[in-house]
Amino acid sequence: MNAPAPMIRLTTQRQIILEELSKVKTHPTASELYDMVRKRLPRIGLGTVYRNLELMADSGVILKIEVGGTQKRFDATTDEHYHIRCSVCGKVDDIDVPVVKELVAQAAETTSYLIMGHHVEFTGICSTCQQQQAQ
Amino acid sequence: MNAPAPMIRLTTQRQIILEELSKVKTHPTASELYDMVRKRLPRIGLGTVYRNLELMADSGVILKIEVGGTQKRFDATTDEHYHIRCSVCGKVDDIDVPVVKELVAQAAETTSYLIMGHHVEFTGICSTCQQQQAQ
DNA sequence: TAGTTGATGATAATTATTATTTAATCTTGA
DNA sequence: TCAAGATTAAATAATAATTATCATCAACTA
Repeated sequence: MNAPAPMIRLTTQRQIILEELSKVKTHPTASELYDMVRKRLPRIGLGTVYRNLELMADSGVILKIEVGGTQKRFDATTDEHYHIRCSVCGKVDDIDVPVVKELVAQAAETTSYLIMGHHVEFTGICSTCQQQQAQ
Repeated sequence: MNAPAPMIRLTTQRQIILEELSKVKTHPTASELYDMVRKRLPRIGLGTVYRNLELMADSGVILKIEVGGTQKRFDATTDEHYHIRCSVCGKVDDIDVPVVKELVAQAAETTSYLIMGHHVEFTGICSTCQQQQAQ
C-alpha cells in the first residue's frame, strides 16, 4: 500500500500560469503574473495564481525568490543563479555572475547555523530608469 | 544662502529606538523593536517606530535589510557585512564571511544596470531550531 | 511670548497574502 | 454512463505588515 500519491492535476490554469512565467526573463510578482494570465484566462482568480505559484514552488517546479522589496517574486528557472533588483522601479532580473560555491563553506566555519544555501542580490538602477533620471 | 538644512531633531523616542537597536546583535523587525522600546516608553506608537526607522535608514544612520521573509529588519551596524537567516524561526544574524568586493565588478561587466551594491544572504537553521527539531 | 514648524500617538487605510467557503470539474469503479 | 468521492477553482473573508492621515503637543524662532 503506497501512500495515496497526492497527484497534482495539470489544469489549464496551472499550465497557463507556468507558460506565462516561463515567457519572461524578469521575475514577476503574483499580481503581475495575474495580469499576464488574465489576458488569456479573463475569469481566473488572484487566489488561484497565489495558490498555484506556492504549490509549484513547494514541489520545485519553479523558484520563489524572496529578495528585497515587499513582494515575493517567482522564477521559472530553477538552477542556481543570482539576481539584480532596480532600486527605482523594483524590477528583478537574472544576472550572469558565476555562483561562488566557496561562500557556503566559508560561512559554515564561522556559524552555528546549519547552512542550507545562499543568495546574492545586487542592487542598482536599470537602464530604463537611468534614462528617465538623466532627463 | 544655504538651503535650509532640514535638521532632524533628536527626540527621546529616536534616541531610545536607536539605543535599543544598537543593543542587540540580531536584526529586529519594526514590531520587535516596538516591544523593546515600549518597556522604556510605554506610550510610544507603532507608527513612530516605523517612521523613525525609515528616517534613520534614509539618512544612513542605520541599515534597512530587506532580505527574505515578509518583514523588513533593521541593523545598527552600517559597515558592509553579510547575514544569515533561519528558515524555521526567521531570525537574522550577522555572519563573519569576508565581503567579496569583486562581485560588483563582475556584475558590472554583464549588465546594463548601474550597480550600487550587493548583499549576500545565507539561509540555514539556527542552533535553537536544530535542537528543537532533533527532539 | 506668539506663531510656525515638526513630531508624536491614535487611528484609519492600503497592500500583499493566506484561509475559507461554495461550486464546478475530474476520476474511477459499479 | 452514472454516481460518489476527490480535487480544483472562483469568490470572498480574514490576516499581517506597513503606510497615511490627522488632531494635538512640544520645540524652536522671530
